[in-house]
Amino acid sequence: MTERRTQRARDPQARRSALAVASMEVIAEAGVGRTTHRAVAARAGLPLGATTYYFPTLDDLIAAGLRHAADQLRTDLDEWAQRLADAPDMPAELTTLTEEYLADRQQVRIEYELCVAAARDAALRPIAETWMDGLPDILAPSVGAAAARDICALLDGIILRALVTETDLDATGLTDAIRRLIP
Amino acid sequence: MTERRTQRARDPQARRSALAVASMEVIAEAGVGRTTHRAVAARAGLPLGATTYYFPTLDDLIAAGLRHAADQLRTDLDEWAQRLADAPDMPAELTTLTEEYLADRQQVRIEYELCVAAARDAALRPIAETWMDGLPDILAPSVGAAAARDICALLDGIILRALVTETDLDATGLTDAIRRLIP
DNA sequence: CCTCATCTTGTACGTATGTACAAGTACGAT
DNA sequence: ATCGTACTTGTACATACGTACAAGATGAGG
Repeated sequence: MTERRTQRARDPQARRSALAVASMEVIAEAGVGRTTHRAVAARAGLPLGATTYYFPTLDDLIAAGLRHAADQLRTDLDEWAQRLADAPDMPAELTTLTEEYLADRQQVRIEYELCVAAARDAALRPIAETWMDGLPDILAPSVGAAAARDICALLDGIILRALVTETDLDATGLTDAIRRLIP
Repeated sequence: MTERRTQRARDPQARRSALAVASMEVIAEAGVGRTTHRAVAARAGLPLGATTYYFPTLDDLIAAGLRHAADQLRTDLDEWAQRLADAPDMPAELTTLTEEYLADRQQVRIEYELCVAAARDAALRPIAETWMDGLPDILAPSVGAAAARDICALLDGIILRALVTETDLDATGLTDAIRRLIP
């Protein structure tokens, strides 16, 4: 009668990262403030206990999700660097990359979620800064540190607006603005 | 023994706005996702029941807080419009205004909280758009719609960075960047 | 084979939450 | 003065939460 279900195969490393991914997804959908152990566990298809085993506290679980998102973007940026270096018209290519980036709103949302969370919680600041410095570091060699910072700020603002209004961005206008910011 | 405490003086309108203010403050401190009836009631010095009487659901209470913040900024913008119109050097004045705006991080934080919340919840979008269109509407007559949009995006991005890194902004660099974006 | 550290899982507990509601109070209209 | 509506407040309840933990399962090393 009391049939014993067998445990699943062991793979701690896979579980850890499955939880990080699930945490990231829940944050993107519900926001940092409404992210819970149970939602993440359900999303990952794991029992509740698994979350507290790998991440002692909820803050750890959330930080893992945000870190995963930041790392993922960092990987994307390698492709950005490549394409920007190869492009004949850098501002136009940057606009195209931004358009492609905006296609996945879920992904974009979580980056801004990270910023707002970091603005409130200093512990998250290193993660957020890693993200924020990614693109400026790529642009700085070719346009200078100041212009790199300004261009990124412009993009961040444009993306934020697109996120809120759910509209597409004005590609030619953006390319033009980027061009103006280059010394 | 059973001494009856008298109710407080009635002033529904004052209560409504006290709750909206308290809601705004709690959102700024804890974030939209961690805002609760009880926290808002405590902050307003009112009993729990008052929150549900004036705002049937939690979403209503939060929306009221965000709307209050947006309205407050809208009022600030009237002063911006005045000072920008009077200033001999518009870009420099805009930089100064931004610096002053950044002095109250609490206030700034809630604006971005509003954006992120609006990106997730379409019901908040009108409130966020009211905020986002405020400054562009002021700048457009003098620099054109496109430049107004770009300058605001630049400012939004610069402010976001300052919020995350807790650093002051580079005033001369910002003024220069604004100047570049004007046709 | 046994052992034991590591991992898995279900359950438990105290607390906080959103919302409902009944009982009471104030106050303008009559 | 009374009446009725609008407002106030404390309490109640079902649910969801973070975290703790005991009991089992696994598999590498002896």
